[in-house]
Amino acid sequence: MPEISENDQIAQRRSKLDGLRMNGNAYPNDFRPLDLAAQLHERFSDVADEVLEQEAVEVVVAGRMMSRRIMGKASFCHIQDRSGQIQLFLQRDALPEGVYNSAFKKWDIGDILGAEGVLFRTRTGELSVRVNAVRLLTKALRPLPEKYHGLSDLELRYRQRYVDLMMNPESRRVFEIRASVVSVLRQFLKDRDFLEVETPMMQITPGGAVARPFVTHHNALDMELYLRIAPELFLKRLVVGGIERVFEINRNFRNEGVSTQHNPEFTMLEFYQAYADYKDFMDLTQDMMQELCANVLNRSIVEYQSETFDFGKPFARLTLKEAVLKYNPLLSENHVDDLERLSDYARQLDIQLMPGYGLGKIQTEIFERTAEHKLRQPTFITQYPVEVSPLSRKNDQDQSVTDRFELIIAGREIANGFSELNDPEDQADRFRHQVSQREEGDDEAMYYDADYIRALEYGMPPAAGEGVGVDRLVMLLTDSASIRDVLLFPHMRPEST
RNA sequence: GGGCCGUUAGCUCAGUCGGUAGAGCAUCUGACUUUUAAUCAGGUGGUCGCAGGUUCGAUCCCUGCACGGCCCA
Repeated sequence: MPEISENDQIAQRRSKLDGLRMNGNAYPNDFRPLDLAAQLHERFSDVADEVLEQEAVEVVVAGRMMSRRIMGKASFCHIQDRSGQIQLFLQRDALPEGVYNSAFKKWDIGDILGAEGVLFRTRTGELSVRVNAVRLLTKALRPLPEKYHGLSDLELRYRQRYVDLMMNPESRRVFEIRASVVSVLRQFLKDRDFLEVETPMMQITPGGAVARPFVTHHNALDMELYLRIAPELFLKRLVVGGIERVFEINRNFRNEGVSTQHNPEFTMLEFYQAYADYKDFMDLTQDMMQELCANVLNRSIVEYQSETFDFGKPFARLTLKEAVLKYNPLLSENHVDDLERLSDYARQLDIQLMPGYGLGKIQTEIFERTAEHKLRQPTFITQYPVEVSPLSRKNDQDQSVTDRFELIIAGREIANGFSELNDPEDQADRFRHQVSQREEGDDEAMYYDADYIRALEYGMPPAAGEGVGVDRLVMLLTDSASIRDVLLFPHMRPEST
């Protein structure tokens, strides 16, 4: 990558750095702060001024200087540590000879300082540190964005997340919530005796989802490898192996477009439980969502992009066909099961029908086009057609649909679960059908995974499985409009310099 | 992939109906020992995204490209 151009402000700071280098180590690492800004505010905000004076609480803090007000022989500045900000008050005559004029006043906003002093409250009532010793710990060569508007350019916030995190506490908050979402999910499953595992991200046969994979090459073995599109087939091999309850939270990679809903790499939770079916998992999913809300937000109402979602009430449930009928009043029940008539209807909706499309695929296309985005409150859609569910168990009453559900919130798929197909011969047939789809040009269709079939032939206990899109969940819980807002380093095209 | 919009100082933004560009913050110099978007006085800072075209002259008009945003597929 080429070097990034510099301006006069950087040049000035660089020459200050030269001066620091001549006076010793410019990047020391021997300062150990003992106090955090937020803890000081928490402990002392209610302490009366006189008590504060009397107790003379000594503190040692460190952080990045975010703002500074110099008033002759005294100055105020705010430093920011991982917990928040605290104000420092520095007086020339309270510091060792020369520190104020020859050091502090030459430092810049953005520099990282360590300071010692005594807590007090200013005339305007702000808890502050009266500093009696201060050091520069790290020189910042680049100036910080403007103090009032901060960094608001979305492109810069994504590309230079480090600056975004310094300047926008709400951005940091999103990633704190993200961490707690992952941790609550993990604990929820551990509490129910699920074992956390890691399965291959580099796979010889990509499988477990309908998507295009990324291809890479192993030099020593001289072979193509695929980045995984899902861990599903490996997790079910583990169920065969006797890990009756298993889960993984990790990255998947799909070679698709980039949008506010899609990033090439994203995080999925997948979990599998033997002796359970998709109905058990709908109940479990509802509990999981409610526990997430309660633990992460401390309430059951989620505000998302000016909409309000109630996670406290039982989630609605309807079949895919019911949803199609509900949102397409022109369709009657016989209509929906009539390939000819439904194809005509789909064409009216501008849906491009490919040669291999059967009734189930067309129903699903119509659902996605007309119904999905209208489902706002948490809703389970069930009974997906076999045709679009190559890994799901067929329904006992209706062999054309599967025991599968998707959880839709705010018009978006959040989770996808089903009773697992554990009949190896049925699975082999489904793989063969996928392969023929692939031969007809569907490059998202699955490959035949012979080892997976062999695993099923040893016998997989009846089981349910589910995948949860962690990024989308975090978007919901942090009121983020774009997936990029919940990824620390979202995929971006290279900067043109 | 298509449509619309954007790209001007480190940051946030004006602006030029075509005549070599401005503000606030930041920065530099000076004043100021309880400020907090500190204040006051003065100064520095620009390949106006990139490349072509039209023109006496383009940051502005036209074309292409790059990157980004929003909407649609």
